[in-house]
Amino acid sequence: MMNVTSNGKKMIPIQALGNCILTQLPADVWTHWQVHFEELALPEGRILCEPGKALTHIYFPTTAIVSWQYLLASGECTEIAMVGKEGLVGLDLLMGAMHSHNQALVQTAGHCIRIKLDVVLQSFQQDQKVQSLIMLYAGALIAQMSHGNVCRQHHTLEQQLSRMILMVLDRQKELHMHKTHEGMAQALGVRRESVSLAAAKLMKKGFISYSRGHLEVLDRAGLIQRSCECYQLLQQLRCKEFCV
Amino acid sequence: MMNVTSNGKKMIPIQALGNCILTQLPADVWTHWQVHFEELALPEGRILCEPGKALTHIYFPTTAIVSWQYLLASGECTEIAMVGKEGLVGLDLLMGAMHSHNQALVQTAGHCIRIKLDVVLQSFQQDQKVQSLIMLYAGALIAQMSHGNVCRQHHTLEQQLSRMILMVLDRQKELHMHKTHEGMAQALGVRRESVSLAAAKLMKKGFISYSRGHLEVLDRAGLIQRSCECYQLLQQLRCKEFCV
DNA sequence: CCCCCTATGTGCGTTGTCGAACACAACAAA
DNA sequence: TTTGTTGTGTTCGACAACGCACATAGGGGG
Repeated sequence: MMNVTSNGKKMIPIQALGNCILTQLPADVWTHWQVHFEELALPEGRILCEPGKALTHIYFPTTAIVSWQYLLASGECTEIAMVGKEGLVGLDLLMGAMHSHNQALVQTAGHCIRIKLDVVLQSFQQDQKVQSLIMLYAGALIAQMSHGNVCRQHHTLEQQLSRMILMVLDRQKELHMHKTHEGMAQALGVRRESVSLAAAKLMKKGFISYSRGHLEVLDRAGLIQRSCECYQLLQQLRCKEFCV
Repeated sequence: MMNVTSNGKKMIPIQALGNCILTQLPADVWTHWQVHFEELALPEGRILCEPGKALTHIYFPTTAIVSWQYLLASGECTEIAMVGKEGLVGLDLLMGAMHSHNQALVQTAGHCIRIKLDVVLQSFQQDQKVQSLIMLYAGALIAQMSHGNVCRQHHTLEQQLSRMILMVLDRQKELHMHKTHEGMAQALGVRRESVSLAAAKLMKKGFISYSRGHLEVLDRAGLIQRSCECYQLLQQLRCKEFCV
């Protein structure tokens, strides 16, 4: 539909993108933004944004998955939200913050489209549809964070781990992922040993297989059943409102 | 400035309100909204919004403090955010959600102004200044929720309790509050006994005095020092961006 | 005054995570 | 092959919060 080449500038077909916000843009905004698209490969571990600094671009993950995490003074760390193709990185700047308090870290390598902040900001302030798209996402992000709160407090680490794995799965095509216990522990804000223990339980139940950073999901339905109410609520919300 | 009476309708002076969002409204929006103002007394324990239902009004607390909390299927409960004069209740609806997933419960009795949802929604969608005001608040709410996550995970109950008391203090004039251990436990999502224990520690240190639901802060500075980095960060943010 | 209800303090065994130490296995480079 | 690094499993004592039971204490109404 949109994949015509014009003025020698390579155009990206709307379907090929995969980012749910971009694909839902009104046609005029799409053409306006498309000129500013920069497709970027994000390696695992890349830091998009450091606390105290401001992004110059808004990032729209297509296949990459980004973790939004807070770093404590003591060096500890907690994942606050996970952003994949359903969202964008840099929401706080759109909301009017001068800089971010958190760190945006690439959790799973992949691609994204980035666009200069002022381009997005201008459309966001002027276009009703863009506004409501992004606002809807902000609402979903708030829901995700709420459930993060609830989950941390009332659910076991095994459930939290299940939830996290499922959330990664929802944001990619593959059933496997590269993630060490150490990495997961950091995201969940717990010790590596605790994750090893929880992962061992999931393995014993046959939901996942695991070896040296290579995690494979064997029984997604089982994982869902083992995880807490939080995942299903978030999943419902995400599907209903974003992924068309 | 605005406290002139016109057409026999009682006007509320802008200074008397106290709600930070309302007081920062542009003059034309203010006059537009003012006709729709309903001043409301909120008794402690009143539920403004039940999960699954939608508010018909947006609530702007002036002296009341409202807790936004999630109820689990098991009956447990966790406070996700605290809303006082710096904010509003019903943000999720402004963001485009059809209904709320959480409960809004009056934590401290007081007053608020409420305005019909569609009035606010219309201004929000059309007026740039209203938009950025509310968005800024949304950003602060997100920050509050992030820190909720972090705090729950890495800080002791004593620190969390200190933070909570300080946050209530920031949203009212008095140094005392009516709150039982049971009530605080519910907000923090822990057992009553754990709160009793933590409160006893704070009492022993002379930061607060406590007796049968009547809590008095004796040493605010001490509390701040005893609480975690979370409070100070949130406090900075709130002051810098909202309370003029 | 007594009684009842609400709010708080205390004790006990249990669970989950922490913190630290250590052994082992897989893999890569020399 | 040897060696070093990285990732995982396991153990132990410590501690915080849980769940439950029960004791106590203030305060209002009869």
